[in-house]
Amino acid sequence: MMGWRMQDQEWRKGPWTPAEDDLLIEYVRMHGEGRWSSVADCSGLKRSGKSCRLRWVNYLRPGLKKGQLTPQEEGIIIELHGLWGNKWSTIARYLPGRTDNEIKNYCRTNFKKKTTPSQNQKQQKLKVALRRDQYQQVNEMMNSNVLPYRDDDNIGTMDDAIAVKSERTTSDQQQHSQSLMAQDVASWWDIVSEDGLWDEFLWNQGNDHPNQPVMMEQSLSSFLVGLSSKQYLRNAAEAYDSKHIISDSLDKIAKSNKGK
DNA sequence: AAAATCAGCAACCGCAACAAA
DNA sequence: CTTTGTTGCGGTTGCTGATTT
Repeated sequence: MMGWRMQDQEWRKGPWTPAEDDLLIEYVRMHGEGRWSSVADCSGLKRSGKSCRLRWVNYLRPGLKKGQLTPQEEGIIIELHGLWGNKWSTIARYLPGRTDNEIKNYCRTNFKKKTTPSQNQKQQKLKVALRRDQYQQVNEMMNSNVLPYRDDDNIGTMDDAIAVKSERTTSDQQQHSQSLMAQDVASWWDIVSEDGLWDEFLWNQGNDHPNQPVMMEQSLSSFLVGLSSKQYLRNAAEAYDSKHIISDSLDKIAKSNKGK
């Protein structure tokens, strides 16, 4: 009997006003989190439940950190995105006070290759294709020397990954594979670190991109999870830092100084 | 100085999982 | 067991202010 009212309901959309925020805060104070679909009935807000939930979770919820991500937080995001791919909400659980949306936006603006449908991109794809063989070679060499990562391994954290790996590897093997790893990661790094491929690698880690050039095969990504360790990713994060974040910051500082 | 382009961010959408009826 | 409603997730859009041309 009440159903008809919802059908004609025109939900407000777009940015939230302070008044709307107050109404939502008041609603949560009275009724607690959840039951979002009844917000409109109780509070007079002309917002859909979805919209209300989003606003609360991403902006109004207490304990949210505002402002720029710290270098530590950035490091965690890089590590975990490398491990899990675009699992924003999972990553967000390791960053108290940060939202999945925030992390998603951060990664998108920092890692994702800009898609300019220009010759530039064609060239890029050609490069990737040309190097595929090199990847395969590195791949095969690694896989022949290293115990494979298993899909059913319950690897939740970096430490888990290290534990599983060392559990399965004798110290001889470990030494052997570590020296190999050093060589091959170095050559792999040479390939990837060239213009833009690193960004693309970070972004694609752990995701399915069936239509893209076969840059990151499942085997290589497994290799990274199973074989790589904290140290590797730390190096990667540092390299990333020095390559982008630090230089970006310096650029910004330089630009803001220029204006004075 | 104006127009075009870009970057950052908040919010929207569709989908899927789950729950309630 | 099917239908209907709710919530959460990830991809994407669109607005706004800054930067570039």
